[in-house]
Amino acid sequence: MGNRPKKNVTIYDIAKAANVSPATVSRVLTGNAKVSEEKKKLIMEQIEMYDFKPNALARGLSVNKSFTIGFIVPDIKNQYFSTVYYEFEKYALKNNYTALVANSQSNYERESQLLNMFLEKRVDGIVLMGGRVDTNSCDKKYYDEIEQINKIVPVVVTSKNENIKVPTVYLDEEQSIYDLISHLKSQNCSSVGLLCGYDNINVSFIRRKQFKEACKFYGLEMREEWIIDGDFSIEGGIRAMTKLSQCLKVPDAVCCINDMVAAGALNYVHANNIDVPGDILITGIDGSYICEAAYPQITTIQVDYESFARKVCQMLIDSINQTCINTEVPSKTNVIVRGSTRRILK
Amino acid sequence: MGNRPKKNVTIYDIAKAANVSPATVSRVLTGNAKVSEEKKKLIMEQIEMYDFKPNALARGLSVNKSFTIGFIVPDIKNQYFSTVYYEFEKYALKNNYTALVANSQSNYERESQLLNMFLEKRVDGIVLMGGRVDTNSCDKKYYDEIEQINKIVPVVVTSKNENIKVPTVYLDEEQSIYDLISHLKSQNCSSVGLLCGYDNINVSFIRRKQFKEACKFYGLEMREEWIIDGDFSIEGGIRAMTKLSQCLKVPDAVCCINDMVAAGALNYVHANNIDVPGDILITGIDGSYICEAAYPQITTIQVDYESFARKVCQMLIDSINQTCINTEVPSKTNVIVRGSTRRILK
DNA sequence: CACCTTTTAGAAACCGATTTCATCTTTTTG
DNA sequence: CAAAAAGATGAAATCGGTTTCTAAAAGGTG
Repeated sequence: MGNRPKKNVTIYDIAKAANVSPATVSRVLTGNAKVSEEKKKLIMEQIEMYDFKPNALARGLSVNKSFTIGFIVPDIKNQYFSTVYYEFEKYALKNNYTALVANSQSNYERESQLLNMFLEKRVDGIVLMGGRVDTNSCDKKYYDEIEQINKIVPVVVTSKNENIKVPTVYLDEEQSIYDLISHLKSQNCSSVGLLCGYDNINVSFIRRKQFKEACKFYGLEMREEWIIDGDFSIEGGIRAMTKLSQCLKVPDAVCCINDMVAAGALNYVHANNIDVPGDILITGIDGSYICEAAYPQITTIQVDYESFARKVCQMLIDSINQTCINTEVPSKTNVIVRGSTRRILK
Repeated sequence: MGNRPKKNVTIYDIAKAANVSPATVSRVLTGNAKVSEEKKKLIMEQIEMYDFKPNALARGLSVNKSFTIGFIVPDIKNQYFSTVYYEFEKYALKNNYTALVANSQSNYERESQLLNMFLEKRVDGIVLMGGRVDTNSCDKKYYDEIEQINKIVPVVVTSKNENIKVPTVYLDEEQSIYDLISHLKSQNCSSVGLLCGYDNINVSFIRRKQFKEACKFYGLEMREEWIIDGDFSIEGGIRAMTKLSQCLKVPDAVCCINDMVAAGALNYVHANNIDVPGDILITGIDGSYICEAAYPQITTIQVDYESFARKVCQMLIDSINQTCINTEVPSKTNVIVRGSTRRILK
């Protein structure tokens, strides 16, 4: 404790020890130029001997590249974001990138602060999930900031937002939502409520629209009063379900904006002795552990995290390497049917 | 797209524009030396004008400090780890640190690879959760590596492991485990099974020992055959519970090594029409969302994530600043009683 | 064997900050 | 009012890599 070596081994030390110039050591390190086998062997030996680790700060300064990506999520505790990051990191590491992860807590000022830190740290690219990206009602300056930053360093956002013109990878759940409604119909369901996030959150807005259309398409009733705003938490699900249950007529299925809300709805249902799936069907979106932990297990729209995250990473790397072609890539989902909507034995 | 400016604004540009030397600009940036108000104002204006962001790579190279922390977890999808990181990051940011997050997938070679990347990136400190830190049966070279790295850059690990002599912050659940068993007894429970992780995982080993002692203390039966190995997943919980149910006599309470396993146990129980808490009591550990999503909700040992993560961060920063005093700090937990063990109305 | 090409490797400049050292001014003090 | 102390600032070295430029050595060709 308290007596770590102050001096690191440098390329100069290795050069001296191997009796060559620093340039030659560098050539061995980068592999960017030919070095005779003889000297290469000598150098490698010394690198081994000294357990030399090239200083990435110096390298980064020199080549103007940090092999670091900034990754902003609203809240890494939310399994949706942690899973995307998990898969993203796998793919990024294969391409030699490490990621700085930061939680914006959906706070725009904090997001700005984090983006600035990332710029100072000279990240090679930035992934921005949630926060202002996911909102269509925040001050225009916040959208501008992202476009401005994208002019300096590649940015990829993960939500479709017409206000922000930067490369985007987004979840396309339309087909799944139709499939889900169709499935509910097959379970003798005739009316559907929606426990939704706020209207100004893009993902809520889009899903709400698609749910409405799907219900119309399959002829299921969906009243406006059954569409309840809320947040994305278990608590929010309980509150929303409480509100829904105060309607004169109650729908016989409830689609939730994510799995947490669905879990909250189930909480309410259990507390009030309502039978699922007997009295009411409940569905979530995301495909998180919660679905399997709940009882009955929750029917959900499963995100293909591996594929989604890979697309994000690939788009960012392409953008870094200036080989980016598409700027808006969808990622598909699929329905997983579980106990919360399984009424009819097949 | 494809035409980002190649040249960044540097301290030299600012110096030229403000008609001062780069040294003076630097003095303004760092605040390490007096600069006349007049020049300071001029410089600030130019910094504003150019939207100048100092290059952290250059600064890091110069002062030999990156203000970056490496954070290794086995799996950020696991809510225990993501919550610790979430709280850690809050605290780290206040101290101007950003964190590189990486998933080791509990793979030692990958862990080594990540540690090496961190060393190359000249992180100021490393937090190591899980993986080899949590295992007491892996090759000695893996423990040595951590001690070796701790000689180069401060490391904090989050699991008590006698094989590794580096600063440690760990969960001290002993009191909570006694409280939990006492609570079970109060619910007319007389025998306890344990769905545990493998014996070579420290956290399993310690908890198992403490559960045994607590049961002995309170006079609850705990047979060896009721202690079932497994992993830390829902699937693992189902498997373990299946195995437990094959015993001739079955305990009337089951304590699980974490909430996920408890959720798995509940899964089994539901599938087999066993009543919780009527026929059997089930408990978890961690205090994750899962507890509230499950039905009945799971009684658990709640980790105080904020306090735990703060201790980790503080210890690391102290270690970086050479002001580290303690090298082994416990963090308390407490029991939260929910439906899965509430038999008796109070 | 002389001439040209290719290969290999070192010297030195560069990336963009910080910091030491020296210089010049200004202020304090005896 | 001169000498000493304090304050502000610039020049230049430094951190540790990469890369360009150049020169020497090796190899190929007529």
